Amino acid sequence: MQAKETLQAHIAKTISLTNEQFDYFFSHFKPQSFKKGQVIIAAGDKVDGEYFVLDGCLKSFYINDDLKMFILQFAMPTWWASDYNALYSNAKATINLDCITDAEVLCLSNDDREKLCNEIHQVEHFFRWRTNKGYVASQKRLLSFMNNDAKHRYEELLAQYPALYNIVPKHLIAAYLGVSRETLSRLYHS
Amino acid sequence: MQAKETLQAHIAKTISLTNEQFDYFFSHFKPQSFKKGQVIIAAGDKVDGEYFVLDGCLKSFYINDDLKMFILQFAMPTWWASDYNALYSNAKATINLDCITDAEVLCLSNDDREKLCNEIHQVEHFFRWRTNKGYVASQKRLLSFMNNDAKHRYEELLAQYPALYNIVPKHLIAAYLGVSRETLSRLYHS
DNA sequence: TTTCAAATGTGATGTAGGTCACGTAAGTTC
DNA sequence: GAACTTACGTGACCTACATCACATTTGAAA
Repeated sequence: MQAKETLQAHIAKTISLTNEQFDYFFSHFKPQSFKKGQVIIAAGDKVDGEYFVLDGCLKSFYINDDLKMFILQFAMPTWWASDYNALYSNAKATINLDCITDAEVLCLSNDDREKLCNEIHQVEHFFRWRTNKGYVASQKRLLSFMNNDAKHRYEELLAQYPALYNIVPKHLIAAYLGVSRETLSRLYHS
Repeated sequence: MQAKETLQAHIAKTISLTNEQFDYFFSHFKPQSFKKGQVIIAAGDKVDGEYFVLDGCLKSFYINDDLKMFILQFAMPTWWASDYNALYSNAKATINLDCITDAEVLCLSNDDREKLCNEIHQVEHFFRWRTNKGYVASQKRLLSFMNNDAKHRYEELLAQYPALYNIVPKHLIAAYLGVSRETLSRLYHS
C-alpha cells in the first residue's frame, strides 16, 4: 500500500474527512527513508516533529547515567513515535528515536499538527483519541510493571506483538521489559 | 473559591471560552460531595463519567488477584480522575476510585464530554491537551519505575507533591511507589 | 573466506526488596 | 474510658533479579 492510502486508512478508523480535506492534511507530511540503525532523534536535539511509521520498526528509548537503555516503545507500521515530552513543550530531547530495521516514515511537524488541529475540528478529534489510547496503554503497562514479574511481562508482550519476536534482538526486548538480557535469556530457556 | 471559578481558572490555562460558552460548558458538570473512604467507582461498575476534584484527595487504584493494591493516581484539587480505560471504551471498571479525605468533585459524563468536544472546538482542544500532559507524565513515571530504586522514587514523589506527606497514609504512598509498606518504612528511617 | 563485532547462553555470586511475624501507637466507635 | 480497628516499626528470612565473567554463535563487512 502507498503512503497516502496507509495514512488514510489509519485516520479513517477514527474520523471521516472528505478527499479534499485529506489531501490537504496529507500535504503536511514529509516522507522520509531511514536505514537500519539510523538515528532520527538523539537526546539533546531540538525535536521538530513526530513520525508515522509506514514500514519497518523504530524504537524510542531513554539512556540513563550508567548508559543503560530503557525502551519506551517499539513503533511498527501505523504507529506514531517521537519524544512527546520535548515535542509538546518545545524542549530538547531526552528520549532517543532510531531504526531497528530499514524504515519508511511520514514526518509531521509540531506546528503543522497544531495548525491542522486548529483548522479542521475532526483532525483535533483524531489526535485527541490517539493520545487517549496512548494514555490508557501507558497506564496498563505501568500496572503490569508493578503487578507482574518479568516472565509474565515477557509472555504478555509476545502475545500482544508476536511479530516482535522475529524482528527485534532479545537484548532490546529485555530493555523494553526492564530486565537484564541475562535474565530474559534464562526466562525463556526454562 | 467556588466550584465554577475553580473550573474556569483551570480551563483558562489552556483555552479561552466566552462567558456564555463557559456557562454552557459548566452546566454539564454535576457537583457531588463524598465522605472520606467513600467509593466513587468500584471494579465491575459501569463507569458513567469522570471527576474534576475541587477539594480533598482521591485515589485511583487496581487490586490484583492477591488483593494487593496498586495506586495509579492521587487526585488533588484541579486534577481529573476516572477509570479512563473503561470510560473511553464503555467497558466495566477494572480500576477503583475512592476518597482518601472528604471530597468535593464535579462529575462530567462521557457522553457530555463528547458532546461538548463536538460542539465547541476549543473544548476538544482542551481535552486533547489534558491527555497529552497525562500521557507524558505517565511515560515519565514508567521510566522512573524502570530506572530508579524505591528510595529515589519516594524522594521524587515527595519533591513533586509535598502535600501528600501530610494527607496520605504511608501504606498508600507505598502502594503508589510499588513497594511494600515495610520497605517504605525502612527507607525513610535511614 | 576470513575477520570482527554484535548477539546470545550460562555459571557464580551479590542485593534490593518481598514476606512473615510480631510488636506499639494512634484514631474511631460504643 | 474501654474496645477495636487501622497505621506504623522492625527483626528474620527468602527470592527474583542484577552484575560480572567468560564461552559460543551469528551476522556483517572486507
